[in-house]
Amino acid sequence: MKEILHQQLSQALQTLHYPAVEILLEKPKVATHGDVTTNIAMVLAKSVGKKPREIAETIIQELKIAQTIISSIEIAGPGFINFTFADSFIVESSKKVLIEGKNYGKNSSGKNIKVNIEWVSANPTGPLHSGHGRQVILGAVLANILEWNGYDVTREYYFNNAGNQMRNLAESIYARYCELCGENIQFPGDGYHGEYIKTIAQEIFNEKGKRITDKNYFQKKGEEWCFANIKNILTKLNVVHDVFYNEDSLYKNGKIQEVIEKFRSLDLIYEKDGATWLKATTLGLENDRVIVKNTGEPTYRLPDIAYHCEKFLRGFDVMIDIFGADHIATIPDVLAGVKALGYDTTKVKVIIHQMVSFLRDGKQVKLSKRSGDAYTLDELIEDVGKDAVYYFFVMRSANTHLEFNIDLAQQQSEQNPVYYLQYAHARIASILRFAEEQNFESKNFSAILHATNFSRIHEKEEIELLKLLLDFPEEIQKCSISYEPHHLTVYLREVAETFHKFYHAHRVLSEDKELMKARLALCIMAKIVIANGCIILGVEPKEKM
RNA sequence: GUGCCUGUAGCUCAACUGGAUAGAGCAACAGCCUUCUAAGCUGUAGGUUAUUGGUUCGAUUCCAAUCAGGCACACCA
Repeated sequence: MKEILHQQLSQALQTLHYPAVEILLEKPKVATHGDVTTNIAMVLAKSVGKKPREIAETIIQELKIAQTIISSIEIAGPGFINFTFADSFIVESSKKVLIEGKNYGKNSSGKNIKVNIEWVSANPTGPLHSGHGRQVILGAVLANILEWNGYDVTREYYFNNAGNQMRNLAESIYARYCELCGENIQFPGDGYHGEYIKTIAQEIFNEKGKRITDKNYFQKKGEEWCFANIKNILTKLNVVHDVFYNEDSLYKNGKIQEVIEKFRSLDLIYEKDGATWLKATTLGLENDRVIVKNTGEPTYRLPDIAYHCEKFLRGFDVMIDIFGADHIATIPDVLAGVKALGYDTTKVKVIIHQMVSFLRDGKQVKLSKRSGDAYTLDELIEDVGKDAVYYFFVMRSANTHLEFNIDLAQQQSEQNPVYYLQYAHARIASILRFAEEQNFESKNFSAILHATNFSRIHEKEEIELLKLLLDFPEEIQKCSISYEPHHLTVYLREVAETFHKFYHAHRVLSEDKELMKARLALCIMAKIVIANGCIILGVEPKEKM
């Protein structure tokens, strides 16, 4: 819809011999400022040497746009040019919602761009805790959004099932197992204290009795149990990864060694105290870093660097990593290493979300992993349901500290923002059920399109709703450009609100069948947008509440 | 001490990346159900955007300093 304006404005700049500045068309915050606004007159003021309002005047003179498209053009404030679309143009444009239906909102801004999104990536040493939820949801929704923008998305989970942490897991399970066997052995100092360790030990004990001493067996069992647990939770949340990338494969196919050799040839490593160091300081960082310990084992940095190089070699144009703020320190080293190896790290987009605190009965829930009484993600889903988990985790920008109010999420009441959205959808569904009883079509969109006299739509509340529905594709694009899914929740809340307002102002079912059909079409369009939005957000669009 | 994030209404947060009168939800107060779902709608009240400077036509947004909170500063990931 904006294309016409864009083209006309740049044409005007040309004929007026103004410099070709970038033309920004924005939606004003206040409705009385029209549907679209541009600030070019103010931008031009300095270089042209005239007052913004005068410039705006000259530009407007040059515009040739039919009254049937733009009903009014105004100069306002310091020099904004405000455009208002003609109602008939809005109504006409809105037909595309019905035409595209389930696909309405999709766009091709990411066409032919391969993006890899890597997230969750928890090692199989225990269940996901509730704090993990933010990352799980953020990544899942972002991946959906990218897909709706036409990106070729690969969802990836990177894990490590070797090394210290896994040994620790094995030792912890072994200690619990020994307890079950009646032996008293010292529980490892940095062991995992969670109840699940006892569960795993019990399972092994039940199955095998007292005979096991092979630590590898405990590690294998522990890994299996933890991974099954993690995957089970992800399944509950409908999170599906295309690739599970095992860090170990980087050793097997020699990629780790390759990276070391390359660093060596670039004179970026040295030996000290029996360890191998990366000269991070020559790459502009604070300190040099160990990449191979004196035990011969690499630190996380080396495989991480190799892994990112691998992603480049696999041909991704954009690589997204999602981390919690507690992992922030690991990023600069890894990226510096990857860059030193000749890769364009601007293609790596690291999203860091701040920590989450949970509120129950007005008090903070403790998340201590060590004490073993961690509040797991599974328990959170149990407490508030999948829909609320999705909505609450995604409704805030990633870089604010999130307060998750369990009491609120649990409430089946008007206070809960998830229900507001679902209620609007259910309400529409209810209207459509009534209409169906009277033999009105509500499923076959193209039939509706042909049978509807759209010119019957002209009330203020109807036009307002349509305008908002027409913003949907742009909202989705906005979310992907900024990698910020929370904009979508703000938008959808507004759609629901605008629908409720329409609902209260006008009856849909009526004796005037033509009007009724037109309003049913409007309802269906609103339903399409809310449903599509809900699907992206992982929230179920309910037919009944 | 250093790095990153944050500070906006009583509470939880937006503000389209520099635009016009800073907006929502919850909580508070006052209204609206013999008609399609009141999990809704309408209205009232609530602000020196932590503080102080700077940049410019214009700052919640950018820069600097200060104050406050969170996270991280390993041969753990």
